[in-house]
Amino acid sequence: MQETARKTGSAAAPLPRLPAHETIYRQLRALVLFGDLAPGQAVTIQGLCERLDAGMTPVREALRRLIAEGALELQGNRRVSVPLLDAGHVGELMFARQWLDPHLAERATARATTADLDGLTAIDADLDRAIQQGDMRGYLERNYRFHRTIYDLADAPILADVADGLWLRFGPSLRVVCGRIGTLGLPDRHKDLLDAMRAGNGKAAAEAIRADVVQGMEQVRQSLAQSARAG
Amino acid sequence: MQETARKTGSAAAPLPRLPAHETIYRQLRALVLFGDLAPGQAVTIQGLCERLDAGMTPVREALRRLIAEGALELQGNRRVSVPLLDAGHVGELMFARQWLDPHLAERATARATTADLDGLTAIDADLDRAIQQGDMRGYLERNYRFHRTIYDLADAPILADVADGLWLRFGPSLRVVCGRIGTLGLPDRHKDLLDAMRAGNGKAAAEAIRADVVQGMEQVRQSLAQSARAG
DNA sequence: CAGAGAAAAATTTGATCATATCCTGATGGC
DNA sequence: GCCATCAGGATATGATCAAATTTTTCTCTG
Repeated sequence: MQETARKTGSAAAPLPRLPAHETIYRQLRALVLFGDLAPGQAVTIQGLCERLDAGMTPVREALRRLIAEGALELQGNRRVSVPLLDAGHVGELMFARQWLDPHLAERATARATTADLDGLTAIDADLDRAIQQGDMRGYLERNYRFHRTIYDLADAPILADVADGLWLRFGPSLRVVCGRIGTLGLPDRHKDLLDAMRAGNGKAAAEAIRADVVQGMEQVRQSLAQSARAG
Repeated sequence: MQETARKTGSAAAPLPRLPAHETIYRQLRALVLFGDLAPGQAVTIQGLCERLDAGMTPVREALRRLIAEGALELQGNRRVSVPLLDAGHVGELMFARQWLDPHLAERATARATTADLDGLTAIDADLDRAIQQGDMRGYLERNYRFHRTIYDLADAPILADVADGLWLRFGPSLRVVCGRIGTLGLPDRHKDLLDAMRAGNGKAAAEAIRADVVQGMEQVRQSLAQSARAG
């Protein structure tokens, strides 16, 4: 979370030496967040050891962490899998995000500097580029990063933690949605948000992000209903 | 989470054999939740191994889990400690609970059976008894159990998980509050809630629990301000 | 005799431990 | 005041043990 300044003369020495379980955690987290693991898929420790070329202990610890965050599920028999969402779960997630994201956006609006806004604008531009190019992975990464940056700007660590944790729960399903509908036809509601933030209008920012959240979650819900009908 | 039915003739064989990391986790969780670990206190792996008479590996895994849930904090230098809350954190927690708890109470009201209500009433009676007897630990346990039971009744696993996780964050501080003001002088707002639930009035239940949450969190906030002035 | 079903062996996977290695912060000499 | 050394503690490995699943085999019936 925090970078401790190092006395090494070089401008940026951001990785003094990261523990293995931490790097494994980040890799695994990305795997979940960007849909490299499908909903319902089984996950074995030893499989991950091979896939990530790591020892058992760090992998086990990273898994515990993800399980605690709800990103993975421990199904009675000690086996681990990617959770399958049902309509109720999506409803809960939509409800939670409809409340958290606008609040955080409002706080972020009050605190963001011009540099912060430039950063967000740049991420959004990258996001648009990814959409144009049909780069789904790029889209998912930028979209997450965009929202995550807002969480960080809100200066509310606990709420940001909670909001961030929700992404891990619908990440796998979000990927399925995108696989279905492609990257095109995703209306970009981020522009409204950026306008509101630049204007310092917290309420408008909150409303803009609420619309974005509802639209995204609604798509997940529909995709889910479609899967249920098919399977 | 789920009980697998065993074929052993006996009525209840609920613990076929729980993994060590799981039992350790529960013990540690209780330690945090009920204030056996003070805010700011350092926690060492080897110390816990001795205290709980366990091996390092299960303790490490339990710690990772608690850290992921925000119950403990990993301070850059690989050391682990109980987080110290500031006013901003308490504000976040109050904000989150003011939104989550009422919603869950409303859902619980719609779903609770007569037996469920009897169970809640019994817990509340135990709680009153603990207050009368000045049994702080008993009070904290029953209070948690009361709210937790409502979360479970709401049939909203994700939101319940989030709400439950918040308790781990203010557990240590709550204990400090009680140590300061004693168990007496704690107005019991649970009666209003139970009345509303029995009447099937979800909105009233939500309002009753909101009052309870605000009162509790406000006490934590004041206690914290007092500590800051003193220390 | 063929096939369904159950017992049992085998394999896969998870859990734990003891131990070795590496960091971090502190102590003491220069 | 600075660098070397040291102790306490965290991290990671590999081996070992236990549980669960899968596969195999055997038996009993139609």
